[in-house]
Amino acid sequence: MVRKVATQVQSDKLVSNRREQIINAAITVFHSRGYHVATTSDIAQEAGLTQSNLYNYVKSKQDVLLLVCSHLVGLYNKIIDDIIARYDDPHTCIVEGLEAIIKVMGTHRHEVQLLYHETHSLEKRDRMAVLAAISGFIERFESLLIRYEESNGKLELRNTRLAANLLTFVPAIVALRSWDLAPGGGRGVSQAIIRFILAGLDIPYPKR
Amino acid sequence: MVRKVATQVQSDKLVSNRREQIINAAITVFHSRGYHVATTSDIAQEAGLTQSNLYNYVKSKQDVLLLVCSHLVGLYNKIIDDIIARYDDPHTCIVEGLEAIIKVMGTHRHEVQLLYHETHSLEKRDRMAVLAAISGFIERFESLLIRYEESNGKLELRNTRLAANLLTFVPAIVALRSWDLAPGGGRGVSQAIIRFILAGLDIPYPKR
Amino acid sequence: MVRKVATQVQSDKLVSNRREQIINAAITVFHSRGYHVATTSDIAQEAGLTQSNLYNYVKSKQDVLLLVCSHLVGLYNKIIDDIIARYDDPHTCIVEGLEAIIKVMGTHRHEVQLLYHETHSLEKRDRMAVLAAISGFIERFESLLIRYEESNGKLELRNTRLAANLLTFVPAIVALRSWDLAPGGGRGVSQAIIRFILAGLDIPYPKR
Amino acid sequence: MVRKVATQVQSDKLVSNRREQIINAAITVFHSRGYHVATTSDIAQEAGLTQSNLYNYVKSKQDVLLLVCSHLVGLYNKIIDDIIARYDDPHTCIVEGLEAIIKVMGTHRHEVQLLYHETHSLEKRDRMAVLAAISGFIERFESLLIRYEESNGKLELRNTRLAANLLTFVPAIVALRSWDLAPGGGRGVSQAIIRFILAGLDIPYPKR
DNA sequence: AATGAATGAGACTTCATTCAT
DNA sequence: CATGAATGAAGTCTCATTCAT
Repeated sequence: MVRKVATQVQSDKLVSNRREQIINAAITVFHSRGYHVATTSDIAQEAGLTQSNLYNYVKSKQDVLLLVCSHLVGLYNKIIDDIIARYDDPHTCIVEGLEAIIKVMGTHRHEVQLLYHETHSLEKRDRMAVLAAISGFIERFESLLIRYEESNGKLELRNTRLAANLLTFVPAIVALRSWDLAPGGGRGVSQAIIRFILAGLDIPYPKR
Repeated sequence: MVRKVATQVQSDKLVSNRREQIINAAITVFHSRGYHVATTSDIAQEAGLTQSNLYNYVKSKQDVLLLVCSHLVGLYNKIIDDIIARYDDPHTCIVEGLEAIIKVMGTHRHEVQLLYHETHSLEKRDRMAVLAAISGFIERFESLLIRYEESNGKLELRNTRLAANLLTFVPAIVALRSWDLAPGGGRGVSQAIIRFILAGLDIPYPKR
Repeated sequence: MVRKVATQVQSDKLVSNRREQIINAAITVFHSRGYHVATTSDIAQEAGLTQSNLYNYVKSKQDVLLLVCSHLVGLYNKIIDDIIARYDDPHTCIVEGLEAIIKVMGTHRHEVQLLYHETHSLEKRDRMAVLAAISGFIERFESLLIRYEESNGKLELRNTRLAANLLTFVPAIVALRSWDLAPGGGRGVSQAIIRFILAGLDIPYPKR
Repeated sequence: MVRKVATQVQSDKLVSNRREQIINAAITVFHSRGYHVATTSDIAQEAGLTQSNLYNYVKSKQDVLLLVCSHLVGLYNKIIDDIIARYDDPHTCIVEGLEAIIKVMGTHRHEVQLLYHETHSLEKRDRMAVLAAISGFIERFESLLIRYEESNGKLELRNTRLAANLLTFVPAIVALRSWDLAPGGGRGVSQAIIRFILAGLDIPYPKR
């Protein structure tokens, strides 16, 4: 967890419940108005709290953004961790991971956009921390690529860090170009993107 | 041009000179502080104008952002247009285009980040207009792909719109992941990305 | 007692114990932060209570200030009363009284400063009550002066009220100019001030 | 001048005019409500400005208090400087100085109270600066006492710093005890206080 | 065309105080 | 009695924008 956000409230249960409300509310209002235009009042109202009560769970408006960003990054990391835990074979992990990530990029496209748009509204320390968490996400894929190379020989693209970046960046197209692509993407698009990435990295596409 | 930004000033020459100053100044301050945090005072000062004089060349702060965004999109469109004008062969255009775009994503990464971060700070009408211009950029590549298919047979990836999106989106990795990749990228990275994209689309990589 | 400060609590013993805590705590925090800047939370914390429990012993933040002010004035009145009770001779009372008062102005200079700085933060009614108590203090000295005149003839300074005011005001220099004088004052300063006051009023300085 | 208070406005003339309005307004509202209770809106309104325009002449509410405090201290210093410039004889300066100071303590008693009540609301740096200016005031009297000693022999009270403090502190009784003394004081009171101080220091009272 | 000053609206944050447990 | 959480009201300061010169 990126940084402990301070609170006045003692009950951990209450804090985590309220923060869940707050995060969801903030996602909604930040998506529709943007971080800077959204007011703490908007957030509180959407969360069903008083504006002043909001401040019992958070020290500042920026804390809300940090909460949102680390929540989101956490989600994505969890997805890939679950897959790594489930499958042994790195090739399977990569393919399943891509599929899951692309799916989430479609269903959570607002949140992903948020992350791309507003991370830079965090103050330096917090922004760095969020980027570090994203780095962790990239590294998970890099490890998979390295394990893949161990059994299948070196990749054409020798720079595994770059390969991992491509692997994790390309799926974002679903969220960041949703205005030009069909919004949901559709299964076809998803498969086509996986095929594109694997072909780009010279990794075989699984027959099913 | 996306939308005519109104002005009080008569002399067209003066207007376009001043706006050039303003755009450059705004790029600088929007990059370092972000659109919402930057003040009109900051922009004017950086441009060497008074805050009030700024308003002779622009009706609102948002106008400045619009000016910046359409200026930037215009740049990118010009790059590809120049290449299309220079080469006949669509394959060459695609390869040269990719190379040029990736290069500009590296050298202009701040501006590209700006475009990704702040486009959504525009009001709907203006945002749509900017997206339409970006659409034009994507379409230029789509046309090249279609022309390429005409002489080389259908692509594996049948959805040319999606292919064009991938073609134009992947290079942005240089700007949007510059915090994790080597900042400049370096020639190796650039070539690797081109190779990745072409392989992904099953387009042969030229021997040189 | 200046005004009865209401309480919810039944047990008188508890009330007076807690109020003692509160007064001492308030003196500390009012001195370091000032009445308006100090929060009820600060006071409660310093007193070892919860913020909300504080309100069982006091109806408002102002009540705390009133408690403090009247406590302090009470202290000073008690000092002079004790001396009057101990000595018969008014001249002795005046000299001993001055000595005691000057001493307390040195040791309690923070509290005296508090009284001078924050009395006007009380609402009119309460402020008047505190001033009335201070008036009582002045009157004690005036009575001594009148009794002194009865046996020693009229003072040069005929206006005994003014004389009593000077008698009680000058010692405050120890607290209010402690930033320019040696903080404690030292015995020499104390004696010099007594000598100054007595000479000013044409009252002989006792040989010891 | 204690510290330069920053301003956005360029014209020096305008700045000093507006600040005069602001200082006078602030004296009024700080006297009636106290520094912390008074709002910047109150001050601006009393000064005939918009609240926001106030901030063109001052960076913060505290700046207003600083402006007020240093203005007042400046006034008092000017009074004694004028007298020193007018008379050669230190005895005359002391007597005339006392008279003038006592007079101003009566007519400006609200301002003097302000100085005593609110100086401690300044942040440390500014408070120190104001105290230093008051120190200068005390020193002017100390110099006079030293010059007086040169021609008339040592004072009974050898500590001239303490003597100067008494000389400058006792007159404040007119302002700080105005609630118990006749508000104006009246000529009799003024003369009696001078007589008291001089007798206390063993300096002859001039016959007129 | 340019400038300096003015303005109105609003946002964040803090706190004294209350209430339910 | 005590506590933890909630609330409503304000206040300072900032800024985009306009106006008079």
